[in-house]
Amino acid sequence: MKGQFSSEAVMTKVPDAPARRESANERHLRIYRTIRERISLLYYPPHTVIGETELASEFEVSRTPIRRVLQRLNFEGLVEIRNGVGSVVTDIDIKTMKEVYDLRMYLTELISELSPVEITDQHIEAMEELLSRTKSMYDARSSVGYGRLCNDLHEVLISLIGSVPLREITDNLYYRSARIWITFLPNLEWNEIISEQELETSEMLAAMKRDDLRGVVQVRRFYLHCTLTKISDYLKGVGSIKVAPLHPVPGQSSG
Amino acid sequence: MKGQFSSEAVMTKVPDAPARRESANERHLRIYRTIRERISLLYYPPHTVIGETELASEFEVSRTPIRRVLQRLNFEGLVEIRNGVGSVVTDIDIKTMKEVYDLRMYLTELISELSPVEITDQHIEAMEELLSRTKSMYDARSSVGYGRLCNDLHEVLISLIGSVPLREITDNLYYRSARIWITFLPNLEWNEIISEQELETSEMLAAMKRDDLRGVVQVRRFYLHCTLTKISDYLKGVGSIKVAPLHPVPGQSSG
DNA sequence: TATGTCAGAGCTGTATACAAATGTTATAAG
DNA sequence: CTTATAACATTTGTATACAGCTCTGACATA
Repeated sequence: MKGQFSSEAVMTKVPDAPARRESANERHLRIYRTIRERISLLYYPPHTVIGETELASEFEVSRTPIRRVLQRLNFEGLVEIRNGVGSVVTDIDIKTMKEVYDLRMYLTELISELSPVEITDQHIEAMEELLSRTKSMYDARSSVGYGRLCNDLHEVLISLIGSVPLREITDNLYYRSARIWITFLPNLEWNEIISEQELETSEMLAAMKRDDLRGVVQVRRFYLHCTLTKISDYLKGVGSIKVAPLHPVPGQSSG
Repeated sequence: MKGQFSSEAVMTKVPDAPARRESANERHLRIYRTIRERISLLYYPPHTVIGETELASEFEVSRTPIRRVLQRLNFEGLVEIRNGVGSVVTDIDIKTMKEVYDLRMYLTELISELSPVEITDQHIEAMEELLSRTKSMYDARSSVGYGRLCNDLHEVLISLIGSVPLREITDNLYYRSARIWITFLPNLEWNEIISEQELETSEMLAAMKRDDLRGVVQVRRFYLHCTLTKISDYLKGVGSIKVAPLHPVPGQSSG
């Protein structure tokens, strides 16, 4: 029961193409998801310059399909393509971050009002696995592991969205803002973070077990609010964002 | 006071590039908006096959920048790119249409709650011009003219959205569903349509004059509801959508 | 030392040749 | 007449050469 909602994070190694010949769209999706995950997990932190040639050789394709991926990420606001320079991973200013979080909170409530979906045993099993992974994170202090956990929790949540446009928008807004949260991790109390994650997961699981989608999204909304508050409070106290790169980044032009 | 909110519709003629040398992004936006408008005004009705070579020669560029535009329209759900065939303008099934309209109604209300913007004289002047254009449409029974009117009204509305992500989403959802409404025009009473358009415009204008953004978006939401109801009622009575192509379409493979 | 200029490296943007995929149509067998 | 098949025309997907843009750093000059 691991496959359906786990993101198979790909950091340093390019994922293998499947045995069967991969179609153009499938390959596009595979590369796109890989790069997007790297951005969300801060393997490519904000301001990182990603070169087309570099990615092309890594994924063993020409620049053309890579450009398609980067242009998509550009349309979605995750990178900015600058002529003569490269694709720069975007940073989010405070104002935009607040806008995105507010929007996410409203849209989360819409999930149960607009497009209820039947909660299945698969959803519950996936959540139980997430809960156990969360509990194991008290010891394993891995920001990347925590980021994967958040991404996979998000995957379960959007699988509960029946409305296709609402699902796409929710997905997009998540990846637009997710890395900001991860950026703040080094400045916060680890056990407290994991404890809250465990609470959110277990409360969502409980709501799912009583077939209460409305409860699920209200839990989600509440913890979105908590996250936004944490970030705002921290910024009030410190004044500026301290970005701590978690990994050595190959090909990064400037820190 | 015509330039700011009017869309300078481009149907049969390619818009001239400006005298100053156009940057890559500017050219991309120009071509993208042109194609998007053609789709929204049914110059390219659903199921139309658009060829890359065709567009490339029309806009006097190579296939590469055209592909970028088509891929963006593909990400946004306006065309489906099929290998060996071409870019097919998408059709919207009833279920998706309802989902999009429901979402648009909720998001419209968010405009005043989430990101109020100051209403300026420019907005009011633009609305007054729209109102006079609307009144002149009782005689000029032009579906394309009416479509332009809707697009320009939408432009004014999104200029009232302060939150950038909310504005982008609202814009995207509008163009995702706008052509459906235009498709139904031939089956409805012209004077009634224009009359309602006049009402919506004048009510929005009145709300803007008393600096009542909340009123503006409530008017908008109400008429979105009316539109959805009209379409649903019509479909209940007829059973299937009758697509009446409004223009002879060059390069269309099948009717 | 400070500053303006210019050449060069390296990157993205564009055009184009070719590969792969698709739908059509002619053709032959039943 | 119907149907299966194969050749073909047309389209998108990919790779690549080249043009244009950006930044850097050496170097001349004040």
